[in-house]
Parts: sequence; C-alpha cells; structure tokens
Amino acid sequence: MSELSSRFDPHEIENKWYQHWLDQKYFESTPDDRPAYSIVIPPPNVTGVLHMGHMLNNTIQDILIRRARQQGFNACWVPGTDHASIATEAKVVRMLREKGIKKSDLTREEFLDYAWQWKEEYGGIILKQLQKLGASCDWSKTAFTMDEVRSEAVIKVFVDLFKRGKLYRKERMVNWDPEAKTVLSNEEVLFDMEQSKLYKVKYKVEGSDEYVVVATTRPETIPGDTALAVHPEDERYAHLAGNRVIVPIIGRSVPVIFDEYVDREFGTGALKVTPAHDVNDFELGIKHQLEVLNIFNEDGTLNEAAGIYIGEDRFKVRKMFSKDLEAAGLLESVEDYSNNVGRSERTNAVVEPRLSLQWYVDMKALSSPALEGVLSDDVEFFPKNQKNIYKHWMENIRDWCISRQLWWGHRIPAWYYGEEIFVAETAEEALAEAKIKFPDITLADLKQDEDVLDTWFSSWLWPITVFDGFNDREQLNYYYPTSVLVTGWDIIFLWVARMIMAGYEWEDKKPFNHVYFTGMVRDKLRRKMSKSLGNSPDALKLIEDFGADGVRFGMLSCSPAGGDLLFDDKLCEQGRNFNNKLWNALRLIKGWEVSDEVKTSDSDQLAINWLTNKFAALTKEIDSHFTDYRLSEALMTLYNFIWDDFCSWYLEMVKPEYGQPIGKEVLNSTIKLFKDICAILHPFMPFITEEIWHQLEDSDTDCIVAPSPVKTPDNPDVLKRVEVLKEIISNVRDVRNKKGLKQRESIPLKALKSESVDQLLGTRGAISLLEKIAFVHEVEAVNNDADNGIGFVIGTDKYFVLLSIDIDIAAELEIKQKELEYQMGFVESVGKKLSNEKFVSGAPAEVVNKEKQKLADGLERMKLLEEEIKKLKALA
RNA sequence: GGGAGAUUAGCUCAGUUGGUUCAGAGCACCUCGUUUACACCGAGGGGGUCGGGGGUUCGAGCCCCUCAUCUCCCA
Repeated sequence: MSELSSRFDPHEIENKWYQHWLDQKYFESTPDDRPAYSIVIPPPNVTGVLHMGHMLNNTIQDILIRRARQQGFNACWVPGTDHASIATEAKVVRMLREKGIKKSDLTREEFLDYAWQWKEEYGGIILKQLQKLGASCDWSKTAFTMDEVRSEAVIKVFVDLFKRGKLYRKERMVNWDPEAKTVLSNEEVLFDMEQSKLYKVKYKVEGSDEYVVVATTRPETIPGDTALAVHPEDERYAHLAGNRVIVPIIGRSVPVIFDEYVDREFGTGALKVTPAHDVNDFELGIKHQLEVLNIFNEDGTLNEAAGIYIGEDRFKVRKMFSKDLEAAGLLESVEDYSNNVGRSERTNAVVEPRLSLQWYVDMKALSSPALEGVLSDDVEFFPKNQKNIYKHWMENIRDWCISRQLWWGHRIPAWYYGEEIFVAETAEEALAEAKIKFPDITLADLKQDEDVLDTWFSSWLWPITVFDGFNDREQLNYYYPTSVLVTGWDIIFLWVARMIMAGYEWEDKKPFNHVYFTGMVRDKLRRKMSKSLGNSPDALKLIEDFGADGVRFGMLSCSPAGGDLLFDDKLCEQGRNFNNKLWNALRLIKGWEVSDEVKTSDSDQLAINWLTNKFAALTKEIDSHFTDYRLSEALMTLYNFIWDDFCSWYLEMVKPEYGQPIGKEVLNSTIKLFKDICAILHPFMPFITEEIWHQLEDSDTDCIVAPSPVKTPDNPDVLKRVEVLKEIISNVRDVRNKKGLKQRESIPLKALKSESVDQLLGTRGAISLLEKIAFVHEVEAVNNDADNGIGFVIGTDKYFVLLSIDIDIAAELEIKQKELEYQMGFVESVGKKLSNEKFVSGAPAEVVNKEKQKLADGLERMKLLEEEIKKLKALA
C-alpha cells in the first residue's frame, strides 16, 4: 500500500506550491507577443482584514486568471489597496487617542507621519491573507492609491477637470458626520428606523392670540427657523396669508409661506422651515428667498447664531429646549414616534444635514459616453439585469461631491488668495499662475485647500493608474482595456460607473470588457454578514479548517453571478470531502502494482474510450460555462464528472482484481486522464491539483501552466453504449438490493434479442465489463423470457436476471402494473399531440419526428411490460 | 412615491429560442453495506399541481394579464 495518508492534509502542500509558483514567477507578467488577459483587483481597504466578501470576490478573479493563464494568455492580475480616507483616519485617530494623543494637538504633517506608520505596519495584512487563499496576483505590480504614481495621477486629473470646466465649488447641503467632522457621500450614510419623539410646538401668530402648531422631531433646530410653511390649498391655514409667526423662545418673527411641497397629512400640516439644516428646507429657502441661518458648529454643537445654548451638543439641546418650551406653555404634546435616521457608516454618529462649501464634479459632462458604452454592450455586464439599474442611475445622475474634511488622502491642489482660486499640480505652478494677476504675491500668500479628495476619486482611475497610464503608455497599451472586473453590485455607482466614466474620459476607451457582479455573502438566515451581528466566520480559520481549496470550493459551489451566497460551513465541508475524494483516487492509482505482462483487456479499452470521450464533451461544456461566467455550474459539472464518472465508474472499471497488477498501458491512460482532470480543475482548486499532478508522475511541467484544451468527442457511439451499460448495472444492483442478494453473488443476465441488444452486447468489452462491475455471468441475448427472471426495461429493450430464489409475484405484478400505467399515460399524451392536425402541420418536422419516435418507443415498452405482466399472472 | 427583480423538492439553486423520456442538481432525508482508494465512503431509493387565478398557443416552468408574498435600488 502507498505511504499516503487516507486523509488529505492541505496544510503541508499549500505553502509549498504557493512558494514554488512564486519562485517560478508564474504570476508575473510583462508585455510580450501573446494576447493579454488582465484583471485589476478591487482594491481592498488598507484597514481591512480578509472577510467573506473578499474571499468570494478574489476566488472568482483567481479562477478567471488561472484559466486564462492555462489558455496561453499573458495573464496579469494586479493587486493593491486603497487608502480609505475616512476609515483609516478614524483608525489612526483612535490609535492616537489610546496613546493619549489628540489629533487636534498635531500638525497635519505630524498626523500624516503617524498615518503612514500605521499603513506600513498594517496596510499589507489583507494582501498576505489573499496569498493564503491562493491568489495568483502579480505582486511585483502591487499598487496603493496614495503611492507616488497613483497620487500624481489623481492630482493631474483634478487639475485637468478644473481647467476644462468640469469641476466647481459650491455651497450645498451635505451629509455631515459631526464626529469625524467630514462630509459623507450618500452611500456612507446608513438609514434605519429608530425610536424618537414627535414634538408639537406652538408658534404664535404675530399680532394675534392664535397659535399654529408645528410637528417636529428636531426641536433643537428651532433657533434656525426662518419661515413657517403650509400647503396653499389647506383651508385650515388660508387665513394666515401675509402673516408672520414668532419663533418660540427665540422670539424672532418669520414669514408664513405657502408651498405645495408641504404634506397636509403629516403632523398638523404646518411645517417649520430651517434652510440651513434640512435638505428640503434648503430648497424651499432658495425658492422663497429665505434667510439661511446656520446654527451648528462642525461638531454638532450650537454656535452663536443660535443665540441660545451656545456650545451645547445638539441632542442635549433637544432635551433642554423641550423643557423650555414646556415651561413657556408652548409645547402642546410629545408623542413616541419612529422615523428613518441616517447614521455615519464609519462613526455611527447621527448625520447632520449641513451647508458647506465643497468641490463637485459635473457628472453630466462625463456620463453620456459611459452610459452609451454599457447600453451598447461595449462594456458587458454579467448578469445582464444590472444594465437597467445602471441606466436608471446614469440618467438621473447627480454631481459628485469630492472634497472630504480629512487629512489622510490626496490634498486638493487648489490654492486660495482671497476670493481667487488657483488650481495647479504644485504650489509653485499655482503661484506662477497667481502672479499673472497679482505680480507681487509670494507662496506665503497662497493658502492651499485644507481638504482631501474622496477615496473614490482615486479609485475611479485604478484601471489606468495601476499601469501608470498617465506616464507610461507601453504597459497601458498592452493591458488596457482590462479583460474583466469582478466586484459586488453594491458599488456599481460608487465605483464601477465612475471607472467607466474615467475610462472614456481620459483614455477614450472602456476600462474593461466585462463586469462580473458577485452577490453578497450572507448567512444561512439570509442576513448580511456584519461585525455587529457576529455572523461572519473568520476567513483564515476557515482556510485552516478546510484548506484553501475546500474553502474555494465552498465559496464557488453555490454563487451564481449577481445572486447572493448563503454561506454555510457545510459548503466548505463538501469542498474538503471533495479534496479527500481526489486524494484517495490518487492513493488508489499509486497503490497499483504495474506489470508489462498484463495486456489491456477489451473492457479496459472500452472504459478508456468512454471516459476519454466523456472528458472531451466535458471540456466543451466547461468552456461554454466560462464564456457565460457560469462558474458555479462549471465547478459542479466538474465535481459530478470527477466523483461519479471518474471515481465511481471509470476507476472501478479498470481497477485490477485484488492483489493483481495493472497493465502499463491502462495505468498510463489513467494517469493521463487524471492529469487532464487536474488541469481543468486547477483554476478552482489550485493546490491539490498541483500536488496530484506531481504525485502522478515526475514532471518538469506544472499544472498551473498546463494547457486546458477544448476537445471534441471522436466516438459518440461508445459514449452512448457505455451509458446504457451503466444503466443495466444500476438496475442489476437495484434488483440485488431489493431481493437482499449479496453484492458479489454472480447471477445470470439475459436480454431479449433485438437489434440494439445485439449491437450493445456485440461491442468489444461490453460483456466483460458487465461481468466485472455487475457480477453477472452468462450474459447473452435470448428469444424467450424466463419464469424465474426479474426484468427491467431500458430504452426499448428488456433485460432480466435469473434468480434461484422465489419471486414475490404479487409484488412484482404491482410494480410492473404501475410502470405500465405510466407508459400508457405517456403514450396517450404523445398520441394526442400527434393526432392534432395543427401540431403535425404547424410544428417543425424535426419535432414531429421526435414525437413519433417517442410514441413508437412508448408502445414498444408497453408491449414488453404487458408480456411481463402476462407471464407473472400465469405464474400466480 | 418611482424603478428593478424574485417565487421550481425540506434547504440552496439550475432550467438557454415555448417542443426529447423534462420537471433537474447539490445538500439534507430513508434503506442496505465495513468489498480490497476513500465512512470526509459505497450501492440503491423516496420527495415538487414549477406562488394563486386567468389568457395566448397544436403545445407553457418558460410568453401576456392579474392577484399574493418577498427582496433590493432610488427618492
């Protein structure tokens, strides 16, 4: 017996082969004569650690890149990370706080020193983890959004857009995170229903004793009120036209305005208008030319403009104000209420709508080629339905706020001198420009924008910048457009759409041919994996427990494009079991004694021909699955082929009798088939396939670069015939099972003579194969049924085994009767179709002929069953 | 409120142009089995009115309408 363990142990081999691949520089790519196949990684966050989403996403990329490599493409997968402004800055601030250092005590430069230190220490963790998964990235090309090449490009692009009038600076209502003290994009705000209170506050009508009651969830914004709004058709308030009301406690007089925006059904139908602190109110303010009164500081405390509670936090003020209102008799009621509250994804602070001066990209100027590119399938989406979502968004696109009030990131290359703005790549250039207008100024007079750019403003250039495309055309021309982008649909707008825009804008070409959208990884209960729920498994632990190949199998076996993956350890367990199956197939083969004396038998040859043809058919199927990005199906097809056809059938067919040696030719054929299997499976399970590849025979070549050809079956007959033999064998086994016969007790097998039976049994090796696998003897075609036979029908042929035991005739009769009924129903439905004039004349001849064949076959089977029943009845 | 999608076996999902013996796969389940690669195994088996209703068609899991339920995106 071989020295191999009966359990496959992935740990030993994973590091060994990964290192070998690195040593051989298989992952590295330089432009050459071959066609390129390139993928840029969706850069994980430098603060990140490997989670399930990464595992799914990167396994898919690795599968695609490994397959391309085997197909002879110059495969290049570029890895890297992004700097993640908000997340990283938050991490660094927290780390500093733990050391007793406040960010506000540091200069920008000092803070950035700490941030870079942090990045150097922790920023590469996730890439190392990807290696454990087997990711075959070209590590020599590892990029970072804030390294020199990428930073230069970002600054260039900013200046370019500005010069071409596609950037502007404007005061707008933004989502403000008062804790991080920065603006957030819509996507960084998470809304959820929360319990709060609805306050009904009385506003006195000026010059009258009347009060108007206003419902609000945010009484602390009352100091910022600059109007009261009602619906123009609301009869309750029609008489207030031209009146003014007094802002409670504050005492300011503000106008009553009429606008259809007001929802008459909500609260009392009267709305307080706070233009500086609500998006809709801001619009109302512009429309009605209201005063805009900003009462909050950037940390969410009240400022001097509020005139009251200056320096107190907004939520504290809410309580204090409510008490004041009550004391003044201006609070009608307080009710429990649940409303949608937005919180910062990063800090969990309640987002405050805030007016602020920000930089924007004019998206209308960029979107139209990007929309057209996708609609025309210049960029092709998998699955297709994402096109609609993309279209809808692009047609309703809004300008992109790109400034962030942070330090960690690309500092905006804009210099201010009073009201003047100078945008240039360097301070010196900005100064030179400024001097044209103001000849006497110096660098010290210019003040650079304090803010940095949104992280996406660097990652939207990623497919260009990872190849240093703004400087070096050689790499870019070779690798760009990239072949495919693999990412989650949740960032289709944040990232995918913007990359497409950038691609057309600066390269006049799409950034990638295909986009494969993965689904979200969820738990068994369909909940998103999240830290707070604690339902996310530890990715590295999974690899430890099931092996990288096992986990890769688990991630892939159940994840259609765009569809969610409901993750369960069981999936990885199945992957591990599959590894073990492969491993034991190897053990079996390695355990065989080889002999030059033993000749290839007819049944061996039949088995080899069959599997060779079946494998050829498999390669075509796998190829078509890859073309359609049906990766799960490709994997499951391989799984079934290997487990059933190769292990359960083929290996049993050629396996020598215990203690007997195997013929050299059969062994070699088997090894060749197994190596082909390894090659085609390699992209999915790279480690074990490489190991088996080398265990099977000493080889100078490696599985990772073994060509994975698409073959055409050369003998479809042998394929069909062996499939029939398998059916016969299964039926014989079934009879054994049902009759309680021993597995290895040989029984005679007969078939009723027919053309197809003669053909089948006349096939070289067919009978010996039956004898070997089904433990039957006296296999032959006969003219008459036998009384002691148990029969079964395959196709239109009847087979029966002869048993020496008594047959339970009543039970047999029942089974055959049932089968007959089914066949009668079948024949009836087909017959109905064929007797329908419209079908016969309307349907294609091909279809009609098939139906005719079905009818004939059905009738033949009925005949066989009826005879069987007649025989059984006679015996009864 | 606007838009997109889904509903097929106990669970997770395939099902291509409407046409094979088409209702499928994996897992789970049941029966039998330690036979010599593997119990992380082998052999065999049961299981679904394709969400409800209507329509088009010679023919519908697939096309149309409608209802129900659910999910997601945008506001």
